[in-house]
Amino acid sequence: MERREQLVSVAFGLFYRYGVHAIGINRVIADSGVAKKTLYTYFSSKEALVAATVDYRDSQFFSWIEGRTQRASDGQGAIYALFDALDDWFNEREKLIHAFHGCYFINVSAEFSDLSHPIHQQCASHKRAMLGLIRLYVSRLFSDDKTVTMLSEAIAVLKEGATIQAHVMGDLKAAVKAKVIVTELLTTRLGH
Amino acid sequence: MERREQLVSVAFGLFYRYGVHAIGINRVIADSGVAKKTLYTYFSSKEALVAATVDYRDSQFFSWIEGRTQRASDGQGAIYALFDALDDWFNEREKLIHAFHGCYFINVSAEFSDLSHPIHQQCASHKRAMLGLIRLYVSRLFSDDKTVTMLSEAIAVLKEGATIQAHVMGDLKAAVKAKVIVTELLTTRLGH
DNA sequence: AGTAGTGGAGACCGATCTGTCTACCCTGAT
DNA sequence: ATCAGGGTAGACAGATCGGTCTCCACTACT
Repeated sequence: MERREQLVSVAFGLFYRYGVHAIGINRVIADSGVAKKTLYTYFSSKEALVAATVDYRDSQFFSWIEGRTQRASDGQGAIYALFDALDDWFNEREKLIHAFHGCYFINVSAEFSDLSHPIHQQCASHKRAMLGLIRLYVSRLFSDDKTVTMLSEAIAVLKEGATIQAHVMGDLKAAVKAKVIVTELLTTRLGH
Repeated sequence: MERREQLVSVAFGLFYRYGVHAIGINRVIADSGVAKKTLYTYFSSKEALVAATVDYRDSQFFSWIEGRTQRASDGQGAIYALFDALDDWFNEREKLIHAFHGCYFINVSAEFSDLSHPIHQQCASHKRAMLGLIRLYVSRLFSDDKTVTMLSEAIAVLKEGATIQAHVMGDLKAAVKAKVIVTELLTTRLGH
């Protein structure tokens, strides 16, 4: 594997599991079998490495969700597929994604709390991208723009809430419960 | 002020804003004007201090929410008051509670990711207590046990999701949006 | 007035932090 | 065979970490 990719992958695994500030650069290089000098040729600082792990997780997570949802035949199926994917993630039935330790972007945002911080902004961007994907599917079901916006945001909120419940309380059924609410929101509008 | 209380209050403020692992014990004592030895007479370790800040925030936050909700005349009003309180919190219109940097229990859970860790368990307990409070209000509206459980969990998920959206994306209207969904969930069942 | 106890200031310990730099090794091209 | 480039190992620097300990000033009680 490329050394840079190796570093980012290992660093992500450690930061995700233990937190960014709890993991030192020495641990990252020890676990990835790379010299410290090599790390600093690829990344100018630890923060640059953190930024790379956020990018890494962003594309990894987004393409995983995209893959799980886009084979659905219609918008409704795609939304349901999203929560099925979450359910597999929480219950660790998915090999394509790391073992569940909450949402990396939420975790990182907690450690870089200031919204204006570049790394926090990266996390916000990921969430905006996810909201965009959700909106794409919802717009296949409804034409009214306000309805699409409202439902997309509702689904996004339920996704975040379910992830938190799964992580903080260990509620492994959080995705299923959220899906029930989503179903209700969609069907009351589809059946009018 | 009591020295112990002073330490916990200052430590909470720092941990909440910057993260637990990003703040050293030296910063805590410098900001609270207390000698290091004094800190270690009250707390056996940094982790014990962290545990105390979680307890501190737990009672502070819970009693704040309780105060904001229990003056409502009925269960529905109490649920709405909850989201009004969240809205004030996100938009920093509430002096009783610290400036908004996300949910402390979510943030701390991210840094102590292992569910079995005592500090993570404290956070889970807080969330269970909040769920219990919500359930109390919902049970005043509905008698069917399954309905009460389902709605309580739905409201809790929406509360967590809104908090995340407010913190990660900076969506200051997250509480209002969540309240709209809660209203829909309640009224469709009340009006049948 | 003398004494006991509390807490502040901060030295100190060993470990670890981010980041730099030297010294060596190995490989591939000339 | 020689040399250059890129990588490794790891020493090193200066700061900070969590935690212990000493010294001293102040207060309160007898």
